[in-house]
Amino acid sequence: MSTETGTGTSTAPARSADTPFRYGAARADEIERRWQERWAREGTFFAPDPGEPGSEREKVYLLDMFPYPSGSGLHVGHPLGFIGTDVLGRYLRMTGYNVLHAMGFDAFGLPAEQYAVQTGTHPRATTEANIVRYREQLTRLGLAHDPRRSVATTDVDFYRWTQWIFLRIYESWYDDEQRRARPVAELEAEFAAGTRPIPDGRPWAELSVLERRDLIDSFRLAYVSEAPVNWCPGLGTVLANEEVTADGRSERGNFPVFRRNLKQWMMRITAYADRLAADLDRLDWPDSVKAMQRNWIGRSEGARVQFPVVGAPAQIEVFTTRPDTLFGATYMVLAPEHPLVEQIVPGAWPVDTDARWTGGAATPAEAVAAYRAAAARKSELDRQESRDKTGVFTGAMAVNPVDGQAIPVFVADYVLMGYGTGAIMAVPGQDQRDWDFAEAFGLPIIRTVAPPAGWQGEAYTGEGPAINSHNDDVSLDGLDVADAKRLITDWLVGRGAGEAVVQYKLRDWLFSRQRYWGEPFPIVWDEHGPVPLPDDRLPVELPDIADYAPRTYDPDAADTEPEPPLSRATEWVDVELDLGDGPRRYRRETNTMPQWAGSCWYYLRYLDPHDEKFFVDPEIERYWMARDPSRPGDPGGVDLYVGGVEHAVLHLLYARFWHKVLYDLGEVSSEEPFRRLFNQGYIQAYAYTDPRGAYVSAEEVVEDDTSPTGFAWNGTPVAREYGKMGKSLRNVVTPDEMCARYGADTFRLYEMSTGPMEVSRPWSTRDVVGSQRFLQRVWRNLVDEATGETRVSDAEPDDDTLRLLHRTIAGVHADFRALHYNTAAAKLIELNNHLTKAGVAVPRSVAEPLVLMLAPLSPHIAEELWARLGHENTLAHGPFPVADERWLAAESIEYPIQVNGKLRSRVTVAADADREAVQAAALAEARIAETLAGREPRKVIVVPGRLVNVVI
RNA sequence: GCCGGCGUACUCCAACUGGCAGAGAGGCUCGGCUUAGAACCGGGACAGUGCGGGUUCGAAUCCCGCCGCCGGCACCA
Repeated sequence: MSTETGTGTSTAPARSADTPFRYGAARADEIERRWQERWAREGTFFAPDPGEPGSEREKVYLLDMFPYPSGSGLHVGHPLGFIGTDVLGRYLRMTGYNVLHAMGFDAFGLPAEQYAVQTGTHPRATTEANIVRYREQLTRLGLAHDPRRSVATTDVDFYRWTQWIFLRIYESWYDDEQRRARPVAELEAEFAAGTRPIPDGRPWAELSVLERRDLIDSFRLAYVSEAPVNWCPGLGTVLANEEVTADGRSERGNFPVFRRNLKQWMMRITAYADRLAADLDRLDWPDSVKAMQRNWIGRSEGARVQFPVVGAPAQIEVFTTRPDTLFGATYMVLAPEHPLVEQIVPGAWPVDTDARWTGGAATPAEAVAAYRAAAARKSELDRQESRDKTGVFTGAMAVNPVDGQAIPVFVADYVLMGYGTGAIMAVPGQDQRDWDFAEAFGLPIIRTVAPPAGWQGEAYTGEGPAINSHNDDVSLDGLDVADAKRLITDWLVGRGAGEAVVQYKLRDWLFSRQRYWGEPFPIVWDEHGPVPLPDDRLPVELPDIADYAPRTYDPDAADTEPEPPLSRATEWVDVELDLGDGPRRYRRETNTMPQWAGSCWYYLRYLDPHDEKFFVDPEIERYWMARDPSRPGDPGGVDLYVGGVEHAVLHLLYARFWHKVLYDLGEVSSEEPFRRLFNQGYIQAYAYTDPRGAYVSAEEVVEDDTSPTGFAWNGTPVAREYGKMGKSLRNVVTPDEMCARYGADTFRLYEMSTGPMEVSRPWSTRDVVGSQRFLQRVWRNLVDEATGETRVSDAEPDDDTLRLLHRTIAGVHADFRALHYNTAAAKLIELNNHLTKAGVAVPRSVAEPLVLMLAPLSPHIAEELWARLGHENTLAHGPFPVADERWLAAESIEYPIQVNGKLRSRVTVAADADREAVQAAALAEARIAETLAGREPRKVIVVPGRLVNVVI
């Protein structure tokens, strides 16, 4: 490889005979590859761990949401965030920080498996090929990652520790009193010692071995349960709530999802609902993401109230946020799946039962059975689509505890088993859903909050004084909603009929999938239930099997059963193991973990990627992640996490949950994984369709005034739409193309300069040339295009140049820190334009800071120019210019002069002039004096350094 | 329906705690040079901040009411 410093000769093909040393794509390519090789060779971006030289510097841990290595490679939208973190990391490294920045791959998951099924290759082969391709693409961009720390979730050495963490969660329970997770061994010890009562009241010693096991299992944070889950026949797997869209379809593939009772692995994330919600206040995250998480966790305060059932030894417990409306409860509703339904249904309809209530059935049992069957057949989608109120009377009556009234109990699917207690008291006067149901079934409506005068609506949910709300003992009448809630709750508590509670919408996390390409569980089954494998049996490797395709079904076949591909690996599944009580036969767990598992902790593995003793060494974790005692309430964690907003509730909630468990167990020192989160915008693109609606190649579309749409493709008018970049939309632009046409430095600079990081914006290939021109001008200012000689002068820059230089330095520092790369780039362009216009050789004392400031954005050309300026070492570790205060203050200031807020004139005054002097100068200025014509202004406002406003 | 966010030249975007609406890029246009018809050099034009009020000496910025767009949640009791 030819090295080219000083007056070296070019190997790059030149466009022009006159300017063989011009900066262009070919030269950029040569420079970039050479420097990338050198960085790799010298380990320039290795981040020292505690104890290693360099670790005494202040540390910064920057993190990107690691990509899923898809088969189609990167398009120009993907690296936006990666480049953004890289710019910050390079800037911080140059200013003296120990920066940790690494990149890994989230490589388990559905698409690899689906692609593998289509092509007949093993998912591991396609995944590894994709990772190689991604690494090439990312390396080409000159990202300053520590290459030693790259991990993929599919590496056996990585998922071994994913399994290890699973076991820690499995071996834990949540102590509600101490509000933290603890090992189940401690729970068992408390039961055995009698310091913690056993739910059924018996002493521990009287429990059989299996009873003890069931009891402990019921406390675990990872547990198996038979519960309603989201079954997606089209994908052949069950899904977490977070993976199902609002309209009851799978986020991936858009297949219908059905609620089915299935035995699956769950994680008790609900135990952490309060901490997950409360600790959001301690995070430096975008408000929108915090709002989404709060919304998902769904904390609401209210009361639980018991309603005794007439003639049955049962109570219906409801949750309500409006206990103040209890006097208006005129009926009750149980969810169709509610277990109490069977117990309360009487043998026959009460006399005079309204015909509308029976569903035409002869007995309540028949009516309920028919209704339940119909409800079970409905997909989530059907249930969402029709909001008409349906239901049947159970034949049972319940007693309203506040007034002793017997009210009818219905079953209706507008009440969901998964929220609250699965039962409600219905208050049509103050709830529109109940109002609709009451209208449909002819039920009474009592208002207990007075609506405002002239109220035309139906249910009134707003504020107002309570009415119709008293019994012999207590009266809410006249109280506002908040006071009424307090009073009636106290009254219920006093009567033992209710209690104040906090309710969450969040449900436990469904953690198993019927997939091949995921982490196997470190669990085997004996004839009784699950048995954890000891740590020294890890990793449980994914076996190679011939047929790894998931068993999928007709998307609407709700009654099908999930079938994990691993269940076909019979030799792997049936094992004989000695787990401490002699060799026994076991059956391995054949489900695999969801894709989210690896991403719940990968950021910890970057810290200590090759450790065989720890998932992360505690000392290393403390160095990079610990809480900052100088910041009150700081939870610790990654210093900056950058990624798209699409993971607001999925990955970001799951990772917080795992991290908190690890914190409770003493495995990490930080309470949160990501102390600061930043959502970068998306790069979007135009797509074009021809009159038949088919997408045409966006690159070949031209603006055309003769086309009714303004755009044409091969002479055909095409319609433009704006959105994502995608293969099927035929508008993909790849970083590879951009690097080939302009170079990585130009591409990076373009992406950073079109707008602030958080803003989504359209991709525009033709604009990229602007960034190329700037780099070309910088190059031309420092390198003779004809001879290749570096040309800077040793002359002192003039004062104007020095002022601009130092203003630029100060501004660029602030911009980089604030992630305002677009304005940093603008300031550098401005400085360079100034140097160009000066028309003289650039003074070295200006050229060097310019090159250094450019380095975070366009590192290769900066390194090259730095070397050509005579420096042997990389600029990756600085120096970075520091602004000189003396040159930040202007000598004189031009004050705009406003008259009554309108700009009328200007006056130039010495920078150190005081307020009076500025005022005097302004009033003496010719146009202002003329306007005043001898009158005294009513008022003169002088804003030092800003402007003068004369009020007449 | 509820909760977020955003509206500035033709386009993408600047404007610190209210203080000269314009930093930067593209496009357009004129000229130079010319091998430059998306990579050359130099010059130029183009808006008054979605709409209507209010506060203020002064509002893109703060407040109120609309309009439009984007995102999230949604039979959650």
